[in-house]
Amino acid sequence: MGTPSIKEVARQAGVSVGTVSNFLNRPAIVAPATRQRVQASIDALGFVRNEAARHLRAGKSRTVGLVVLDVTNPFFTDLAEGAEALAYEHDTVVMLCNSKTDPVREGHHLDQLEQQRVMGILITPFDSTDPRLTALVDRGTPVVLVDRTADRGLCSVSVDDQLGGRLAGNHLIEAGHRRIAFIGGPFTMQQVADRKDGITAVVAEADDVELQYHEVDVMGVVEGRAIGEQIAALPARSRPTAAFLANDLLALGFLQGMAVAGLRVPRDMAIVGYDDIDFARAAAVPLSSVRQPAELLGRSAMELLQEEVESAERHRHRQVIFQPDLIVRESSDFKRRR
Amino acid sequence: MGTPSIKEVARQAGVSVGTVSNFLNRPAIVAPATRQRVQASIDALGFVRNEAARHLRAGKSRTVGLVVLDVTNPFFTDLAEGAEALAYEHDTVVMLCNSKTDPVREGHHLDQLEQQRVMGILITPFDSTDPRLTALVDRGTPVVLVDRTADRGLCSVSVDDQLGGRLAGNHLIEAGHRRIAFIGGPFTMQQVADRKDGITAVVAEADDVELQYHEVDVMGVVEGRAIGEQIAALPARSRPTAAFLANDLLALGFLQGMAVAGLRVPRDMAIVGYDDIDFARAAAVPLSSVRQPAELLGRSAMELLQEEVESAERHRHRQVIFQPDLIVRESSDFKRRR
DNA sequence: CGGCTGGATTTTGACGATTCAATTCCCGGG
DNA sequence: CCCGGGAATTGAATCGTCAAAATCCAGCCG
Repeated sequence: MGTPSIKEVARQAGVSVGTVSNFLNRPAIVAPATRQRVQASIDALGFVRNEAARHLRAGKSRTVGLVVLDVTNPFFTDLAEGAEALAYEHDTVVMLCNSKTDPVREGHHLDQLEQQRVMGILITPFDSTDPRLTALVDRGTPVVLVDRTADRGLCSVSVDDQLGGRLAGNHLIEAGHRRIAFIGGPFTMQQVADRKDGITAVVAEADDVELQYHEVDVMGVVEGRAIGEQIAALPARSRPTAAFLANDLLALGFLQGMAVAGLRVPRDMAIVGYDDIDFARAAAVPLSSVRQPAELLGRSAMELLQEEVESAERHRHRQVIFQPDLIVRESSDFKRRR
Repeated sequence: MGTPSIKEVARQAGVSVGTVSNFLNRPAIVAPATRQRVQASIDALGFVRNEAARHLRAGKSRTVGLVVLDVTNPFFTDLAEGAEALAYEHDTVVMLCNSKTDPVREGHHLDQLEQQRVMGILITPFDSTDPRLTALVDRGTPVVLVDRTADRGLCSVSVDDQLGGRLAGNHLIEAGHRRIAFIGGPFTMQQVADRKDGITAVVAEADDVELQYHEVDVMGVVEGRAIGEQIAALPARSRPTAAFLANDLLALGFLQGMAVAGLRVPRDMAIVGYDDIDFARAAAVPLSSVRQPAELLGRSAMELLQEEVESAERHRHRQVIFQPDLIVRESSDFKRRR
């Protein structure tokens, strides 16, 4: 009835279960004739290995949990792509979980993953100081923070977000902008805060530049558009001439808001986004953006995890930090006269 | 060292493993005093249930696989949302897999899910006639097709795509368009083919209307923009005045292409998309779109699966079909004089 | 011809949670 | 004082796979 087990395969083939197990795991030590019989029996019965039993027996799982803040954001799917590629090479499976920037959902996913005794968890946490995370690690599930720098005893893979903010800020200041908006949120998220700090720092170093902050709850297209329309409605005298947005979805929405309000980009409003997702290049006005190596991030995170799992005891936690690049496109390519 | 098992909890609490198991599964039959001791022991040791062992013993899993064509498409994440919501009520977990419209990846995911003996699989298949799928079912894994109508012995949840095509077609014809483009692909995908057939049928019924077909490999923003620019470059005499695109990502890209080429929407080009994702409403020119009840689709699919799993033998496969709605917004709101 | 070697195969417990039949315990009725 | 009976608890068997240890056997050498 149910899927046949190794036992039935053995009976069919007239061998013991041990031989079938050997066939599956160490085919070299099984005599060719036997090998054939076992293979035939497997085919005939449609045998499929039971991962749960393997897992129980082996004491370790072959799946890795990946918890991201927003699956609809291409940045995260690119990241997942990279993680999955490496996982594939190590014959492991990635379980993709979407926390939707909600700590409750995140917690639920972590619980489930722990019950499944996943081999490890890669996560872009809502709050990296969450005691849950360390508790998880204490109980034996390796965790690697992604897109977030770990302070204490954890591995992490991240991008220098402060630098990203500085790059964007410098670029806009050099282009002559004197009133700039920073848009993102929630500001409690470390990534966002760092980008904000970065641009804040360079603005402080420059003379006579004003920086406005606008906080949003969720960084999506819809929110970007709303805040765009809101800013466009300001009188030209007080309206910023440039905006730096903490991710590209937000920036794309913002761009749409400008179009609706009839403001020209980049002449009336320069825009710089973050992540450099594919859509950014394809936007109505190609979007300048701070590029993060999303796929590489995912790949490296998985690498650290594999390393941690394999070397076990003598593993030392590492914090890998990549450098972002500013990609200048049409949306900010306009020299403003002072 | 490793996570403690039920056995250690039992020893700590001075009871047998049976009692701990009872505590976990039927707390009512455990004496209050014992209950407290067990709880204390669990807390002290940080015990976490081992899902693999439960699964092995119970013979059935508590996770469901959901394989979609494109996780970055909000239509599919909304769908996943619906499926997950119902799964949550049934205390099951959803494993989200992205096939990226690639049969090889799809196959790999199916293999993994089968090895995990998932309780069932919800899938938007690349090709619904794939013998893999029926083989899976024969070997005992229930499968529900999503966004695709099953012909043979399978449950499915879908939307009447022909009707969707007709709605879009009628709307454009009534608005006075006489040269219309249908854009989507690959045409071998049933959903796309049905939408195409729908609009083809109403065009055939109307007098004097020309329908052009444009096929794309992948339905994403980038592709939409490319084909938009290509069509915009046609001489006005032969250029279509309206386009119906087989999904909203394509339509959003197409819209961008129009903006780049300087064509006005809807005056020079009316656009109707498909899926009615959130971005559609928020686009620079709010997008008309054929709405599919994505979340409901996911929810219903999960419902059918749960039903199939529970009733087992006496289950009859069902094909649920929803009706799409045309949502008219600015992108097609323009009466063309004959 | 006996002992030995090494390759091929089988046997035998685990792994952790669950279930169910069996056992213990305790109280009240006869 | 004994026994029935219900509540609480126990212990063993089980799920499918794997690896270590044990067994088997053919062939070879002395």
